[in-house]
Amino acid sequence: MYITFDFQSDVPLYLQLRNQVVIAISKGVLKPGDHLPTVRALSDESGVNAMTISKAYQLMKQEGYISTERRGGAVVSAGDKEIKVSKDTVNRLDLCISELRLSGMGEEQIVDLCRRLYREEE
Amino acid sequence: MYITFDFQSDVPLYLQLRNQVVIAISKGVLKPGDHLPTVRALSDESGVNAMTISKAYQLMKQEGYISTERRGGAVVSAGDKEIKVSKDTVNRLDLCISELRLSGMGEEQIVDLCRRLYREEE
DNA sequence: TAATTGTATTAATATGCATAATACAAAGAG
DNA sequence: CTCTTTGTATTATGCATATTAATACAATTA
Repeated sequence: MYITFDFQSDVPLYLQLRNQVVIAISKGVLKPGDHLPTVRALSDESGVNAMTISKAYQLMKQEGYISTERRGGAVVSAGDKEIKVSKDTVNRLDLCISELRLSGMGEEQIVDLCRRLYREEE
Repeated sequence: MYITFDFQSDVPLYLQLRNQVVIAISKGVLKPGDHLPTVRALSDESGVNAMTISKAYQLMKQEGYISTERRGGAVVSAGDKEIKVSKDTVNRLDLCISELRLSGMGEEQIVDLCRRLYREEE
């Protein structure tokens, strides 16, 4: 599991981390039971402050993606726990599809792209 | 064309405006040649500062979605001008699909949702 | 017992968003 | 031509959030 940070991005570092983990879990790169890097290890390795890493872990924990235990580190949760579909996610999906459509992509092209993203690639 | 602002949202006001316009164009609510509200009118009506409205207009102009002319106001551009597909859009799409997948939605459910969003509804 | 884990605390800094009050150039209306 | 409307530029200020920093703590495991 490789984490990369873009310090030029307008996306906050803690969200960059959270988003990469979510995608990795969805694509099977991270499986239930897998351990995430420790807060301090990832901080040292990336140069990002430990509290920023911790903030991402707390967010993912609250969202149900991972669980953290004393001394146990952060562990990817089993997929059985139902995670709520936020209306915000659908709104963001709507925006992405609108942008792709206005860029000239047709319905089937977009559907194909979505299928590829769902299955794993890219 | 109704614009609504959520002052509690973490999405900046100028981006809220931009996103709503992009979606409206994609869904045909706004058509090429249509006029957007004037900066001052939308500012007065919504309570959002005029410079914030202007910032959204400048962004949409730069992205190619609208054009602004002196005295002419803001006009929705024709769809012929090719708008670049940013890699950022695909990344955000990837994140949305991953979130939906982890919430329990299957491939076909997601594809159906995407088709509906593409065609207009919601 | 000693070390490692996520986390809490407090403080400081930086960046971006938003507002406010004005002013200007261009272009259409009369 | 004159006046009004349009988007835009300018400058300043306030505010929220992100990030860093330096410690410290509780729980758990080796």
